[in-house]
Amino acid sequence: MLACMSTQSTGRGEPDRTLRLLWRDRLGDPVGSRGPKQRLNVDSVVDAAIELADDEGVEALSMRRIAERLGLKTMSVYTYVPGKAELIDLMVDRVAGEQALPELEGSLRERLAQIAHLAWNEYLRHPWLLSIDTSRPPLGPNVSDRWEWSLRAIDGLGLSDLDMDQVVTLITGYVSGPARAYLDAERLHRAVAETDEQWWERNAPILEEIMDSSRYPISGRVGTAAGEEYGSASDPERSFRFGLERVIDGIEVYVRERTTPSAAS
Amino acid sequence: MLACMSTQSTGRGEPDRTLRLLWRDRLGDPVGSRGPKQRLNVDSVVDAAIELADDEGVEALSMRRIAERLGLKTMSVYTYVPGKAELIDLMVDRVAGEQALPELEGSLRERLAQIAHLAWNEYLRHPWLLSIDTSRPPLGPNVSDRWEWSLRAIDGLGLSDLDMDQVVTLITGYVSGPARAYLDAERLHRAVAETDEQWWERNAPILEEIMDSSRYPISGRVGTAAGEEYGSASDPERSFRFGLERVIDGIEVYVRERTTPSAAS
DNA sequence: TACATTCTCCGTATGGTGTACGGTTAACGC
DNA sequence: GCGTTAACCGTACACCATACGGAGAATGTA
Repeated sequence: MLACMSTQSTGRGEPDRTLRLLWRDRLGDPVGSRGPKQRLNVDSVVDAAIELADDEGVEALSMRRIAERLGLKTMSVYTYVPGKAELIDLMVDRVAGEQALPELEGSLRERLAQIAHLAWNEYLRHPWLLSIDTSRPPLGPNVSDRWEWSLRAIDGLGLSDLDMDQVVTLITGYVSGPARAYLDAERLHRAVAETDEQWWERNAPILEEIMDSSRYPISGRVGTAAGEEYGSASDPERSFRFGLERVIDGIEVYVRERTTPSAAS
Repeated sequence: MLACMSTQSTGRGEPDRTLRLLWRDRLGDPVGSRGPKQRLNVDSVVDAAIELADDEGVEALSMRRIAERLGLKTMSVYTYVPGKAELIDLMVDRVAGEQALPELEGSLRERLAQIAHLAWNEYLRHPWLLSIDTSRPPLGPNVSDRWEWSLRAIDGLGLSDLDMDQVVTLITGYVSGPARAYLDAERLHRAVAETDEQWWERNAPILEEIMDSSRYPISGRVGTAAGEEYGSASDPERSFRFGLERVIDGIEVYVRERTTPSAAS
């Protein structure tokens, strides 16, 4: 039976192989040194997968293609990794460790901004992160380290444990929105050429019929502005920073409320 | 050649068939009444697909299974819809129209909360929305109506067009985070039974070795709190509301700064 | 009424996917 | 040297989206 496994729990035999793999540096591989040695190692497999996803997009990420890159045949990949879902977990944890976690210093605002910028950079480097199912992030060392580091940034402010969790989720979750926008704009820019012109030529009549400005007065106005801004190679990173300021403002308001119990709205 | 199309542009022949389909109610189908009538219609196909995704998850969503539900053979589905990517666009726009857009009234805070709650409800009803690639949302009537409605909620506040776009993106983007958390907790709850106990039994030794509280002091504390809160059937909707208040606070701060040009931090 | 046209439905086929299973062979422990 | 073990991989299976072309129904036209 070929079960349709969604993201987890492939490690049927041994107690969770995925966890063991994620923490393979800390826990040594329980390598029974009996048979022939592996030519490669888990890291090279993960690296190849990341490179492939970076180069050709997440839709090109297949076990066959990964094997190709490694000079292996498809099924050999499975001697390194239990399956594709687990491999993706490893990829996510791996890229989470690419950037060193800087010392947390400065104001709360600056520390929160550091958290956001780390995530921002990660999305720009590895756009496929936006296209994979990130429910249930893998509990690997890098993801865990970063979570701890993020929590440390807001520790000791008088927030409850649950609030702290919420705040970090909020700030990291925020980033994906503008990151998507940024990458979309970039992709658009690359794909433009004349294909774009043709697209508009074909669709202009339909769009005009549909988007009569009586139905969408504000969208029309805003869309035009956004199009000009993003289209003409402006700085979409500015948008990221804008939203970030809003989010941080909101958090600061909350922290202040908690700290100075004067006016409870 | 089987091109690997990502989400768009399948409408090769006619000027964008996807748009025509999305707006099929407004623009009448250009139905050449020559051959036999279609037994079904586009809406029933979209409905079947949504039901399937609701019932069995996004991984079960295949053209074959959809055809099955409709009493058709696989390839007949393609007479209604150009391909799977386009069908998903139609699904997204369809569920965007399920909830009537309420009158926008009350304070800015209340209006922003309305926007967020609309998205929140949608995610809870259709969890698969969190698992599909939502870069480039389809420009269908319901998505467009809702965008316009959202912009209207913050129009006339003195924000620039770009800022308005940002604010709506921010508030709707925020929701996906807690929605994911909510649905994860729910799924966990359902899958618990005794499988959970076994999972812990198997993994406890590994987890203990890894998660020694010296390395993750804060995560340990916070994780426990979150686990107790979510695990013991508390109200995760509260978390959603918490973050929402923060985001709205941040937006209010910004609006106030713009409106009363006194202290520019 | 007859014919040509057109469009639905679908059988078949192609090239992709993840991965189960079993075989071959290389490397080690005894 | 021999038995055990594990890496590598050939083959096969179930499933996927979808291109292509044929059968037959419904219509417009002659």
